[in-house]
Order: sequence, then structure tokens, then C-alpha cells
Amino acid sequence: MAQARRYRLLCPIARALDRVGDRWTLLILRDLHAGPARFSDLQTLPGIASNLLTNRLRQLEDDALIRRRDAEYGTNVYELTELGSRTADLLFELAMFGAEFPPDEEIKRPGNLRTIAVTLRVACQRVVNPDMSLNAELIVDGEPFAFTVDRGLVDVKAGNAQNPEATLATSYEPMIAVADGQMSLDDFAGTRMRLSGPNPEQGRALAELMGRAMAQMKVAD
Amino acid sequence: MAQARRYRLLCPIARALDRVGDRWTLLILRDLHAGPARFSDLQTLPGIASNLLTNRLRQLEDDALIRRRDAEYGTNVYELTELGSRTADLLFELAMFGAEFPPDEEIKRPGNLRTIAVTLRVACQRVVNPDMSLNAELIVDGEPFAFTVDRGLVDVKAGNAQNPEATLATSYEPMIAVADGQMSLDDFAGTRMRLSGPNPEQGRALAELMGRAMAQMKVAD
DNA sequence: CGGGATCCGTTACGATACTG
DNA sequence: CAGTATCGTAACGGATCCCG
Repeated sequence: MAQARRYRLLCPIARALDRVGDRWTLLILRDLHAGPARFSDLQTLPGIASNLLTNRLRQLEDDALIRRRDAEYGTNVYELTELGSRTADLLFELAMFGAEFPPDEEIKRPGNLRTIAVTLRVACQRVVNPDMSLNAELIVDGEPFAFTVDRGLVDVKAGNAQNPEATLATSYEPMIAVADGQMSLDDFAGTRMRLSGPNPEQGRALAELMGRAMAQMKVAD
Repeated sequence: MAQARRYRLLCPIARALDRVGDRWTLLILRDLHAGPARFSDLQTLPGIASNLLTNRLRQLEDDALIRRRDAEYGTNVYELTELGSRTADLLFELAMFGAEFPPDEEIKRPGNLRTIAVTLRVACQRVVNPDMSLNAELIVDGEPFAFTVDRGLVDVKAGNAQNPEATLATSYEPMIAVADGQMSLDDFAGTRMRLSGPNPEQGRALAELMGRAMAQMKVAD
């Protein structure tokens, strides 16, 4: 039943909100930026009801922001369409604005860490050297991400990397603290991350890229 | 009663949505980017109930995104705080994304045109020459805006300009059509706008700036 | 007349239980 | 695993009323 509470205004801001303004919708898109996800992956969003998740996924499919794809053994996954992937900059600006506010006292932990992928990718994309290439694995609280740069094109996807040349392990809270401006980059780099892997130079390049990205975020305005 | 439906997640995207994610909130902020507005100005948002507007303004005040200020003759106005004004880039990205979707068939006209100020300002800011200065009046469907550039710092505010050196008159729909990519810039400049005022050179400079801004929008990604 | 407050019917959301 | 069904509660929309 085609969404009763829509603005239906000519203004493009209102048109955007008619697509992604409902509760949970932007958080679902945020998680899908980390790559395809199953229904149960998305259900780890803390507090979402299953029927609501179904509704949101239908709506996003109708608006062609996501597509449902059959995966192995009868399971199916949801993934961003090209149109849906254009929410990356929007989500990044939301993160920039949200970083202005101190976290609440009683905070729910996310069910998974796919949440970091968009923000990290866009932040790195904005400061990356166009010649750079690298293939690394980023591990946050034990969850692996494939972090690749292909001649200046940054990608961050949930899951293990293929033959990574370097591995950077860290955890969620200090990353957030740096993005919020609560922790210094030096402190983070010095004590909150661990490099390993066959190619230490790529490890340092990754750490340096993430560092510049995070530093840039704080002076964005 | 402190908002029951909040995410309360550590993720900065969720923290932002806890401040500006409610229905109407971002549209209120959008309008306030055009300058201070009274309660009744904001009530022209098509479809908002007065009690809801009251609630949203309270919430925005509590979060220090807006402030209420006494104006002349017992009236009072709402205006963005510095913190609230940091939603400009976010609103711009929303507009960029919303421009991907064709307007609905049955569209409500906005009650006023303050809606255009943020998007236009940010779009111009992103392409302006840092040396540029100008003082002009932009008239959209009869509603005046003071459009100024002070050594590269762009401002667009609702209301008449002070001693404008040039005036550019146009209307809302063609501006939207250009931003959506439905109308060519040449068509717009040639037939949908009218320049006047004592300093034609500043008029042309304004038209050229707006043109480059709108052209840039379409190739943003 | 500007700036709300109050009331009430409707819709959306949240929690839980249940099913192919 | 991937949803559907049900139901109580909170939020929204529209109208009316109030007060300086």
C-alpha cells in the first residue's frame, strides 16, 4: 500500500526523503554498502521488527535502490543497485553531522560492524592518491573487511580479503572516538591498531590512508 | 517527553538520525537555511500540523540546532544556530539524491520558496571563484532573495537585497528541471531568466555562477 | 492575527508469536 | 532462514479552540 505519509513535493530534498526518509531505511542502506546481506544479517539492526524489515526491503525494491538476488542453497541476499549506491555521499554527510553529538549514555552495540563500511570508504576515497593501489584486510573487533584500492578507487566490503598483502586489526570504539574528535590520531595509530601481513609497506600505506581520511573528517567544515 | 523512538546507537549516522531523522525535521531546517522564520512561515510546509511543528521546534531547540529569538512587536522568530547550519552539506546531498527521481504526478507546491536557498547556496559555493564578490537580488516567482558573494563566500537569504547591483528573475519549475537534468542550461539561460539592474556585468556573473553550479550538480557522481 | 494548545481518528511502529 | 500474523502503543494529520 503505497506509503500514505509522503511529502509529494517538487523539492528534491523532499523527493529524497520520500524514498529514504522512513525509520530504518537509511540504516539498512548503510549496512548494504558493505556488500550483499541476507535478511537475517539485516535483522541484527538493534530493535528492528521483522515485519518492518520486510516492509522496508519491499519499498526499497520498488524504488529500485536494492535488488533481491538468489544465492546458494535457497537463501537469498539483498544488494544495492547502482542507484542505491548513490546514497554513499548522503550517508557520509549524515555521519559527519552525527559526529557532532556525543554518544548517549545508554548505547546499544550494533549487531555487526557493516555499519562502518560506507563512512570509511567515502572518507578514504576523498583523500586517496589517484595512483594508489592496495589489497589489505581490515579486522575490526574480529570482523574482517576486504579493503582494496585500485588505482585510486577505494572499496570496503564485509568479508575476508583475497590474498591480502597486509592486515590491520583494530576495534570499533576507538575508530568512532577518532571520527568524533575525542581521540588523537597518534594515540589511535600508536596503541589501538596492529599491523601484520607479508607486505608491511602496504600495511603502513593503509594506516596512513585511514589516518588522513579520519583527520580530514574533523576539519570538513 | 524525550523521544521514545530513537536508535541510541554508537554509529554517527544513527546519532544524526536521532536528531534530524523525524518527519518534517529536515524540511524545517531546510527552510531555516534561508534565514530566520516565524512559526507561521514554517506552517506553510504543505501538510504539517501545528502541534507537530511545535514539537519539532522544541526538539530542535533542545538539541541546539535552532534558537528562538524575540523579534519586533511581540513576534518571535526561529533561526539556525551555528551547529544547525552544519546541516547544509547534508541537505545538499539529499537534494542531489532526490534529483534522481522524477517528480510525482500529483505534486504539492511549496507554501514558499525558502526551500531553494540551501541547495542553491551550497551548489554555488562549491564552484565559486575564491576572489569573486557580488551583491544581487534573485527573484523566483516573485519571491526575492538576497544573493551575495563576499570574496568567495556565498550567501542566499530570503528577502530583498540591499542596493543590489543586479537582479535575476526566474521561476521555480525550470530551476528544478535544470537540477533534475530535464532541461538544458542553455534553454534555461536563454528563455527562463531575465536580467536587469544597474550593473549588467554582475548580472552576467551571477547567471554564470548559477549555471556552473547547476551544471556541476548533474555530474556530481 | 500570530502563535500556539487540545482533542481525536488514523497510521505506523515495536514486540512477540508463529509458519513454510 | 526468511519471513507472516496479530496486537498494543506511539506518532501523525486534521480540525478546532484559545489567548495575548
